[in-house]
Amino acid sequence: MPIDILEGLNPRQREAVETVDGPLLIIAGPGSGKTRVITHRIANLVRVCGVAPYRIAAVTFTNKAAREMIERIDGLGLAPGMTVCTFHAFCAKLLRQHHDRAGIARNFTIFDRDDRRKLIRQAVERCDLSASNWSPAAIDQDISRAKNALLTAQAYTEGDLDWRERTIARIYACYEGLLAENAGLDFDDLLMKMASALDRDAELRGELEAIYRYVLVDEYQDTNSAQYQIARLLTRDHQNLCATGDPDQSIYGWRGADISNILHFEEDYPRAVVVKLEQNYRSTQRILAAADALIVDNVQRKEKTLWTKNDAGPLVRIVEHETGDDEARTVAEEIGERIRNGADAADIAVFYRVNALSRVLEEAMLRSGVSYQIARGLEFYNRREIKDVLAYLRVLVNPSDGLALTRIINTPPRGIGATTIQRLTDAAQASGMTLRAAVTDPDALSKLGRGAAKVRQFGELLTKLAEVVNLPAPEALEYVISHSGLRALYRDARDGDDAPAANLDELVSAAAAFQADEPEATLIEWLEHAALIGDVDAVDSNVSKVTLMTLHAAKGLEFDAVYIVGFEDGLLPFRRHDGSSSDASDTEEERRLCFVGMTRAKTRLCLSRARYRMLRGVTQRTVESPFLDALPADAVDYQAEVPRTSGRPARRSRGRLPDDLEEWTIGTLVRHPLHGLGRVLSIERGPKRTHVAVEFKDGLRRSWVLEFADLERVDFDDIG
DNA sequence: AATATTCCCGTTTTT
DNA sequence: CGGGAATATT
Repeated sequence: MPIDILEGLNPRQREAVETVDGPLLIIAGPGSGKTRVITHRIANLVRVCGVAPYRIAAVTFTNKAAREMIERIDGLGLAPGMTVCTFHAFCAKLLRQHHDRAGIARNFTIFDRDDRRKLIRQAVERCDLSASNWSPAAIDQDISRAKNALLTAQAYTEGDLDWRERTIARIYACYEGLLAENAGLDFDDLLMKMASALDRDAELRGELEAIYRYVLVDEYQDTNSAQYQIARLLTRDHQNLCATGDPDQSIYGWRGADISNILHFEEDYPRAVVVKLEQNYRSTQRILAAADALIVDNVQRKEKTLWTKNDAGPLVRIVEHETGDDEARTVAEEIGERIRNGADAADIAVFYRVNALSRVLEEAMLRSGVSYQIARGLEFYNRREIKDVLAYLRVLVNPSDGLALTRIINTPPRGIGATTIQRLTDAAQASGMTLRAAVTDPDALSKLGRGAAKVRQFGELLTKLAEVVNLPAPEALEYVISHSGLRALYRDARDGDDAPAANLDELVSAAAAFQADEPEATLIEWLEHAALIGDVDAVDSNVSKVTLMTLHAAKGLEFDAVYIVGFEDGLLPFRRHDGSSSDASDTEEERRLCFVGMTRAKTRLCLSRARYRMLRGVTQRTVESPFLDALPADAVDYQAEVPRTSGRPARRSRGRLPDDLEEWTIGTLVRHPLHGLGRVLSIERGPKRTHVAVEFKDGLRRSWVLEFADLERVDFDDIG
């Protein structure tokens, strides 16, 4: 039973496992056995060094990562009692525990993105602005960015602001007020409030540091300022911070992650031991070569040389399709074929940059009879019926949660309309009480006119339901679902859709599973859990289905065969094509994202693109992703699919130098299907690729990698 | 007040 | 194309 902790580890890995005290940075390339190192290191702490499990906190970035780590630790037979969870869950737990010192309500509820946007909309209105000019979604981004950078509304206001930002500052302040009124915390608050509590309250900081003697932060390259501060403050005296990550896999810059946190680790922690894990146990040489060729173009990175003892493996395929439908169909059919030939569907995955691409793929999978699972979690917790139930519970647990209350006051319909709600809101505001209080307040009710009776009834319902707050989650849920009228509402199927009713049952089962895991958990803890659970949690690696997911969701996973679709300029290096310019570091992040996707593959990797892509309703001509140009010609196999949708002529196959290369010199006349006739300005043979620059007759200058360019040499007598 | 309809928005990635 | 909000209808 006791494992040999160092068995089967390479020297680097051993060093990481055996470095116990002091700051440690593990730079772990893809497939380098990071999880193994982490779990063995924990085993070493517990088994050899005798550290009590509850003194260890391992913080991850996603639920999926946390769950996997728990599984692996369990697999080593390590005692429970360790804290292994996401940053957000960790903070939520601590904030709940120390709510008084963090200056927040004990029974706060967590506001998701929709709640947040609704509240921002309210804030915009309170500032006498129009929501059409100040889109809640855009402001959401700004506020989120501010919070991730630990800028309070106050601090934000004091910055050097332009006109737009000054308005945002007002909205931000107002939004904060609304959150406080609702006793709600948004996702960013969980981190920000924790960071500031640690910063402000030395005693609290000391207590927590004394408990968590060994702190491990996974995916350190994805930490934002708040997370960085939390990690730093928690380990200030003992310095036992083990950070693991890979700068080349930093893909969350858009949400405040700061890659320099990992790049500057050694400056922040001068005593730090740095271990680089560079041997890859996952992928073939060719896959690694291709991924590496892509990532070396980045400037912001820590030099790292991936290598493997694995076979060369098959060439990385690059396939060009006519349309997105063709692409999806071909991928689905090919996967179907593979499965019929004995492959396990669980070993195959398809990645895409944006969720919008999942639909075509799903349809194609369905048509080809390939069973698949899709990591798109909000699915469940975003459903109306689920949100309705959760809103009831939120109101019961946190009577200040006015947002949840307005959601359910007339769900199911009980004759309370907009005017009544308006009057109720006014009455509540006038006497400074919460909506929940107003609903059962005689004075407030008296101001409601005909609606009063209905509201009173609703108030009585809430009072009755309130009994459940001390019950375990499954019972509380069951009671609320049946007595609120929600079950009846969703059972009496409108247009024969019985999914909502089934989902309600499933929610109860989910709660029961949670309760079984944590028998002591309270209702409020389950609510918290439900609020913090997301996407990827829906994927089950034990099930024999093809996995469809975004590139972001793919991090940390591995598959035998990987398909990445949509290698199109603007889509794979994603660029919002509405004005705002993309800077070099945006492109670097896109490159890392692509790197992450490619390095998920063990043996087979297929990258594809469609020449015509339909997105948000319109079909557009695409341009090949520049990322494809970066791939080494000797690891790659280019194929152009014959068009299947329309009679568009097939193009000559790509990825080959022209046969008459020696005829290509400066001044050579060429023809391009889009730009017409042009003249070669320069031509350069590189070690891997040949670059050619061309000036066209309208003065346009462009350059290509010759192998992949749609250029054709023209003789003088062809011109006619 | 409830339901039906149109319109208009945005539109990356996730806790 | 699809969801949510504003608007029209019963």
